[in-house]
Amino acid sequence: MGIRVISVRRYLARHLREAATQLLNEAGQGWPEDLQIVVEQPARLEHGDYATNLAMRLAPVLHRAPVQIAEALQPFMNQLPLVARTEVVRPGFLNFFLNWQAWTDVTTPDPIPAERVQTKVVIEHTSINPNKAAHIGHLRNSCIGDTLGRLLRRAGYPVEVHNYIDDLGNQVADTVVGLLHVPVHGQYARFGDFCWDLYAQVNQAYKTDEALKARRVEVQKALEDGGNNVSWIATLVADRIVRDHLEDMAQFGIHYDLLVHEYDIVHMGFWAAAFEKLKQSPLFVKETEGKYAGCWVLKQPPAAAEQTVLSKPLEPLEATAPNVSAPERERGLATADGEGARGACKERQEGEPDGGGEDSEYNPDKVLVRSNGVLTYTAKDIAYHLWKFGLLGQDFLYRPFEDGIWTTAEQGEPGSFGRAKRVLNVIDKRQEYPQAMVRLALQALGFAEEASQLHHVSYGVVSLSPATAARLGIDISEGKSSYPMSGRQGIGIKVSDLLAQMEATVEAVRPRKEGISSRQVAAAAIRYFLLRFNLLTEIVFDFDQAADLHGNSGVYLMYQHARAAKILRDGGWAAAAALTPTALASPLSGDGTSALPTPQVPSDLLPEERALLRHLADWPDTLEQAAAELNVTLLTTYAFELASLFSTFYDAAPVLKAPEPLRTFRMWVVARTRLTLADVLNVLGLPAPDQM
RNA sequence: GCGCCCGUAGCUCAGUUGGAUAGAGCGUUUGGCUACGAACCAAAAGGCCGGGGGUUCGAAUCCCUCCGGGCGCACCA
Repeated sequence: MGIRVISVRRYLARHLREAATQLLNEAGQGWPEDLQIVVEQPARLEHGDYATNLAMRLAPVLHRAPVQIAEALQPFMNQLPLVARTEVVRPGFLNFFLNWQAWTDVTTPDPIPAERVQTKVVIEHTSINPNKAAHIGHLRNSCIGDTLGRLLRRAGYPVEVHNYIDDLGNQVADTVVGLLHVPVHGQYARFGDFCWDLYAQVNQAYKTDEALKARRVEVQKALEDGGNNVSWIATLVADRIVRDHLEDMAQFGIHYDLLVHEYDIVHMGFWAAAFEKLKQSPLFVKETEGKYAGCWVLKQPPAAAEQTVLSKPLEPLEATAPNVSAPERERGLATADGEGARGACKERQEGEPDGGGEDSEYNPDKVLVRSNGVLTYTAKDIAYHLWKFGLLGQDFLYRPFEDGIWTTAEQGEPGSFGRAKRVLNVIDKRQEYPQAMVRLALQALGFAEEASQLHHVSYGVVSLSPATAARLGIDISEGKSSYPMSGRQGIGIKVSDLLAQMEATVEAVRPRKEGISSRQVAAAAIRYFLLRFNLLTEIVFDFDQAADLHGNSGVYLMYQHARAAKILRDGGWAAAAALTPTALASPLSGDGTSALPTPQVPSDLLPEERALLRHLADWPDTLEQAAAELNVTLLTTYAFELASLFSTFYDAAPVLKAPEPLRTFRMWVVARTRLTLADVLNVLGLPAPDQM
């Protein structure tokens, strides 16, 4: 019935393995350790729908020419129903041309691996300090996190999304200080906008007002203690601002399952429990001398322990690489007579003379409890992560917050949050070190498996282009290529402002006013823009660039979807236009399928038709790869390519006016494209409008 | 100083488990709507993939080195 999807790459790889195994056996050889089968779509259409370099990889093992090996593989592959023919090309490529009729007839979908369904993934993202309005840097975090959540859910994992509310942090304290002591006048649409200015002014005032700085310390202490006027003000501020943040994010289709409040981590005794556990570890000690005298500190492990963790087998996810590692320390010692880090040099002079292997002039150890007894952020984060993995032996209480979101609470009901098998933390790359320390704490406690399942999803910050910075009134006479945003200086583009500006832009340029609103279009354009870049790429945000709604943009993707939907409606395939992507997603959901007539694939496909079919066929593999690598760019690239190929197809191949059976075939292609595009848009968190 | 990330078209970026002639968008030039939705398509111009070595059948991709950027090296988060 032709609506089911299978992974063609995996299908071909499986059969290639069988064929290659046979060749190896005939030569009296086993499967080489490091040999992986790679099946990919060649860049050029002439090179086939899929191709493999397997013959070239086998050549040194079999001691035969690659072309010969490829030719030996051919008979095996030619028998496959999905393969129309194969070709062997010069260096030793084996190219596959698919039998598209067979592909459209596929009815056996790949099942979701059972083990996956039991792998609960907790994703933490957003986690904005609740003391002022959100800016576009925060929005990038949320878009990435939300997309990863959608991606993993689509791939079959149970996903729970957390937003960590740092309601005891210094930034909240600063906003409270401002509320109490720094007058700000003006009209503001929202509390967060008011606090945006307030926070900047407080930080300005700190520079000259010693009394205010002293007050800051008092407020911080009051928050830590809780149960007083100041701490209640902080609670109210955080709560109000969180609502602003959630309102902002909701406009971009971003949602959460649970808000975790730092206040609750502290006040429900999570740290006390974590502290007891940590004390069992020799890496967690109270320093009696040196720079950290009086502090409880998490020490760097000996090199050996780290090795075992680093050599964890096939983890496709992000490399585990704490930037302060044992090899680095050794290198540091080797050049120890050099300058070294400032404070650390002094430290070393009075360091332990025995060189017990643990002393390090860099002192990469992490303070968890300050000498004054106050916890660091990382300490609370460690407790939180023990809880995330269900390792703490304690749980929060919960109550509904709003719109289906729950929050931790001192008084509430028990819940079933947490207990994750895998944890993803979407946090910008400047925080690699503390993230590595959280993982180290898990290792130190003997939770090696959990440590390996804790992933810091690291991404680059968003800064402002000179033009955009200038528009905000920032002095750009320095001539830098980008200007960082700064909450303390009140420099940045607020999410709500950006959305409003973009909405005005859309309203001004859109040719029709049907279907989704300009605001939705604007939000989608922004979201796509923030997702297009590699995670590690630092985005230099330029308003004019982001506001370009042509070409590779979210608008283009939605437009192609609307265009496909229109053709289906006009062509009498309304049922196909109404199918939801779950028809592709779930092998069990059954049926949408009867809504699509069986196509008769022409023997003389147009290049534009074949290019489109080829790309459609690759969606299941792209999805799997994106999920395995947590690679969002793969999705945006796929989506744009799909939309682009469809547009080319549309231009080259008339659908409604085509004679039968060609018309039915092309309608089927349109239906399938629309469905796949809707699926991708859904994973990307963008609307899939029927008209716009 | 130590470490991590990055350097690809005029601009902004894809492509990096080594593969076939290095791609896209924007910008520039040219052409295409009495319409299956032009928020589109087609074509042209534009590249020693930062420089230099190395590894091999084959390098933007891996290794070494230099140059140039960003970030991190707190009893902040």
